[in-house]
Amino acid sequence: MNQSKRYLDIVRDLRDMIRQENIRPGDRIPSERELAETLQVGRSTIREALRSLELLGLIETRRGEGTFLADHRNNMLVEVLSTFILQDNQSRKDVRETRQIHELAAIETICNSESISGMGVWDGFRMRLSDEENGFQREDFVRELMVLSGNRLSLKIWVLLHQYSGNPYNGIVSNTEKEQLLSILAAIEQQQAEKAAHEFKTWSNWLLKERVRDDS
Amino acid sequence: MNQSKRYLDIVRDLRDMIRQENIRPGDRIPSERELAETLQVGRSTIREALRSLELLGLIETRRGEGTFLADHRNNMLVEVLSTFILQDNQSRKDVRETRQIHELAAIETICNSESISGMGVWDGFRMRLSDEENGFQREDFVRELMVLSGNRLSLKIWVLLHQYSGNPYNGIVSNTEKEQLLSILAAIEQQQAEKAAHEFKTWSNWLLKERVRDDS
DNA sequence: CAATATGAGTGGTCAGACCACTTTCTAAAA
DNA sequence: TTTTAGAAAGTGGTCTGACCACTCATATTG
Repeated sequence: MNQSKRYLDIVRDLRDMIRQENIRPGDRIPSERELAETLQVGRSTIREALRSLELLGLIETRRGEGTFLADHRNNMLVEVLSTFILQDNQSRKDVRETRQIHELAAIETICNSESISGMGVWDGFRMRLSDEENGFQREDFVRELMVLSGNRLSLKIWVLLHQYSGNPYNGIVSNTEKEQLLSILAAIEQQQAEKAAHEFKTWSNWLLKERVRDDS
Repeated sequence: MNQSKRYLDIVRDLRDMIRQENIRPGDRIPSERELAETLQVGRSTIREALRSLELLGLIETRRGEGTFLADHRNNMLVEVLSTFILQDNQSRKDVRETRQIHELAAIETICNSESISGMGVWDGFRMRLSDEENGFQREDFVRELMVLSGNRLSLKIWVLLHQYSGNPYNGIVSNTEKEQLLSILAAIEQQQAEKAAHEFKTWSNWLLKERVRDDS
């Protein structure tokens, strides 16, 4: 009676099998034909279950080789999130705000962390900032902040939002902007979370206005 | 030539079709046989794409009726994800931290907004807080904060992360906790962003410890 | 020994056939 | 006429068997 959705049972069976057999990320799972045989269902049903799990990023299939447990842990979340976000292409404002939420959170984390400073990361930024040859890439700057925060999930969400908000970080860096960036760096380096956040917000909003002006 | 993965193209085609035809949540999408005909692929391929989208909670299929755009977030996705993978401690931590990022951002937005207060929202919370009959639902409290922030994307991400992190907000509310909640409410009401954020953080971390203690 | 050919195994796709179920229409019964 | 029972059509659910394209290990050949 309740039997509809057999492929969902397969999903569950697969999960149990993976647990019992202690299959680890990167390992190979039985072939489709083999699974169909042992689970006593048609191969197409097996495939429906596998394809679902693949879209979730839980497994990885390679033609001619087999099916494997995915080894990237967080990737699935991003896939899921992106699917949801794709439906909301109207609200650019939400995307921008949410992106900034993650950026500010990263900055706060960095400022409140003892071990992050040093390493000459900030000097590296300063060097690139004054490098007339290659120019300063705002995108790289912010991305490295996200990476430094250590939250991989937040980083991946940020990457997604960044893509959807249409590369807000290109263009040439003027001298006045360099001053802003330097003061952001200084605040972060001195672990002044509030000031860093405030400076970053100012810079970010200023950037936005610049872009709006460019668009018109 | 085809980089394989035809069903992924189907997923994309379906998305485009839904956009162009302006199919809204709850509406019916063409039948599998019809899609197979128009997209010039086998029905099984169509099904693999549909089953994936179903597991994501984006569509809903009813035998004998058809396939429909989902109008409510399916918990199947969460169930599958949470039981499948995500034993990783770092992943758990990232999910929890990222959820808190969104919660704190919502509180800040609310505090800095002029128009949100009033409306007796806060009195409503206080009433429920002292209602011995129905009890106070932490989850509802936080969710309403997310809603009040007005950022729908952030809300969506939060809902996902919240489900994903396994309902951190159940259990009984003690008297000491009620005091914490009241002071959070007061701070928000008085638009003291920093204090509200700080109190919320304290409460959130306290909750976490409680849960850890319960687990052991 | 090295390069090549072969074959087994795997995922990718398709077509056709049933089944179970729902809706709709039709024709018989009231 | 209205009501109702049943047939028909349409839909998702599943299975089977057949190819194809690809990978890899093995055997064959130079």
